Amino acid sequence: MKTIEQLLDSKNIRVTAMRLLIYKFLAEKQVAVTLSDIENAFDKADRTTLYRTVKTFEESTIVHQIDDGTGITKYALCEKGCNCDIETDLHLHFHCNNCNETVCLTEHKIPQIKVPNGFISEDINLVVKGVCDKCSGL
Amino acid sequence: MKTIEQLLDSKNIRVTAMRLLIYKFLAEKQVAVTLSDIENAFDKADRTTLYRTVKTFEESTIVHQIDDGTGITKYALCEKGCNCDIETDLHLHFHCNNCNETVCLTEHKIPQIKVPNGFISEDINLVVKGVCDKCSGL
DNA sequence: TTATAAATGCACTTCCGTTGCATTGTATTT
DNA sequence: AAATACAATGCAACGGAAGTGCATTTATAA
Repeated sequence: MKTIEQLLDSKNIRVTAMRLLIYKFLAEKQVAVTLSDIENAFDKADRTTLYRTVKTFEESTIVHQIDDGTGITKYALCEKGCNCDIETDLHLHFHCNNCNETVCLTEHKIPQIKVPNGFISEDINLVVKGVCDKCSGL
Repeated sequence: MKTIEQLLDSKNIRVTAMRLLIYKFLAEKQVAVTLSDIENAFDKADRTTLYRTVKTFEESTIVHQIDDGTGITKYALCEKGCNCDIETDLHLHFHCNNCNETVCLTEHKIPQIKVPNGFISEDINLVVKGVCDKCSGL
């Protein structure tokens, strides 16, 4: 089990108090969060710092960006089974129209998508919208 | 073959010069357009008018909105084979990372996506990113 | 033709993402 | 340990896009 410090170190990211806090916050969350979510969790910190921290994490594939169609970029930790740096590892995201939360369904791989001749597929973004398990009551 | 006037009439949308122009503009385009694209095409018209016109078209399922991950909302006519009002009719969109254009691949239906128990799927947004046929040269 | 309601245009606001720059903090070298 | 170099942080501001309120114009109906 790696400590957060060791993880950041292995990615050549300087360990700071702020970054540890943000990482822990992301780790606690089970859903993808917006920059505003992080902002609200850390009143003292500046928006820019949070923004740049997340971007740093993103570049080092510690978090991945999610575009769930709400128009607001969300972020989630690349945890167990999510190797964002590997192109073929694509999982889908589920956006709940009720609670407005977006979760990563890492265990659900995206099926092969065929595109017409001449088109080259490099990346796939798949967002399923509906009602999540917590809201459906099923 | 319906005229545009007849189409708008059938959807209970008042026929105006502006709306006819915008419809024709969308019909000519083979790719999804942003509001700015429309804005640039009609210098005289106000952004708000264009915005509201597109929204009106959207509500009446004359155009459909596309979120291709660029962060900017795009719109495209619901033409032949695209029945946006029917939930099951979901086609995929292709976004070219080279020319930045987004096209509707209406003939390519989205495969059945399985979601975990408790989750209810209502809508699916699938965007494939890569290189389009015009840019690939294949 | 007049009354009614919708469409348009203008101004403005809000929100998110992003950048520049000064300042603080961390690490490294002597 | 002090000095240096560089990265991280905080503050301010910008820009683009979406959206709203209100006055005015235009179209439909009585």
